[in-house]
Amino acid sequence: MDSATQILDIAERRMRQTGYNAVSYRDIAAEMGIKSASLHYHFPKKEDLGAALTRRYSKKFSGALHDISSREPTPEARIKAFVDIYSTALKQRRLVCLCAVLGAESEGLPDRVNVEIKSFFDQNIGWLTQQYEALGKASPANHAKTALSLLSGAMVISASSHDNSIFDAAAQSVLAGLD
Amino acid sequence: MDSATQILDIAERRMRQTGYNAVSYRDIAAEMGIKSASLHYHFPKKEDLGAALTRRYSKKFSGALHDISSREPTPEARIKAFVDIYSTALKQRRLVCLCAVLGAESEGLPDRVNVEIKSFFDQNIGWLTQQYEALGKASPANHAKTALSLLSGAMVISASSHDNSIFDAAAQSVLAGLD
DNA sequence: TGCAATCTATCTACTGATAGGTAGATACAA
DNA sequence: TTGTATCTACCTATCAGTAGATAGATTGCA
Repeated sequence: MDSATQILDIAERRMRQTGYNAVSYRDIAAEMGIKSASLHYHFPKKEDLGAALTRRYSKKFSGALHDISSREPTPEARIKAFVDIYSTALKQRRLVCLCAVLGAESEGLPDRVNVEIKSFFDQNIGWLTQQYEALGKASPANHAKTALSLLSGAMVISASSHDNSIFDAAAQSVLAGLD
Repeated sequence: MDSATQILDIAERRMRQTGYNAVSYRDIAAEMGIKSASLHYHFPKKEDLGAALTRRYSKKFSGALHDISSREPTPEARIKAFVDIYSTALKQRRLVCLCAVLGAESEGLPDRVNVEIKSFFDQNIGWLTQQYEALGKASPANHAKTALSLLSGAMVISASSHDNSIFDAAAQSVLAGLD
């Protein structure tokens, strides 16, 4: 596999567990079996790695939303598929949304990273708003902001508490709002 | 003011902005105008500081919940007051819930800190469950988990996006659920 | 040959942490 | 009242470890 991709994969998993500052070039390099200096060839500064990572994450997510839109015809099914993305990440990989984690420490992150984080949230709120609009909801943007906040927050609390019931309650609440 | 208290105040504000790992003894000491070595007199290890901080935060919150319970007679008013705690922190101090921030990086934190974080979430879910129970809701615990997740997540997204409208939508949603 | 990717070796800055010392307050016994 | 002891809260000085980062050599493939 491409080294840059492998670096991003490892960095993503680790940052989704412990945040930006707890992940070091040495940790990533050790897991790859190379030297930390080699990482700087691919990502000269940690800021570059952080920006590339959040950008890739956002793009991957954007692709997933596009896939859902073309696969699922109804807004109900689309929102359900959206919830499933979060659910799968948490339950099968024990991972929290990258941007939810980084957003929590955003005041201490490079600006370039924060720009990507904000763009991620905007993109998801935009997509969700479309779905709630198609559902004929009174204030679709508010529904979108609520759904995203709910899933993000529940992921964090569930993961840190080692208690999936919190996420389940949140997911159920999002799906119940589709009536 | 008591030095230990001052240390905790500074550490709390900074950690609520940037997370656990981005805050150093030197930063705190510099803000106090003393040397970092002196901090170790009060909190020998950073783990001690983290545990004391989350413990104090949890106790302060517990006190606030108790105050609300004795001041407000109805569950509706109590939940509204609960939302106000979050709202005030975000809008007047630009601060996110400490445990929401630390929970996001929990995999990289000392166990003693994680115990306090989990206990904070438990305490809040317990109190909220009582209120939703008094409201006659079908599954009060689920309502509680949803409300806490929603407020926590919205705080993080609002703060990192510099957009209070996300929190407002979440707060509105919590209050709308009181019908 | 030439480029890509990795290496070795090293740097500076900063991390949490410790040892040992000191000024000032307090307590108490002679 | 004085002398001694103890305690608190800080200090200076220093440590080993790790952070991100860089320069320049080396390897190996096209």
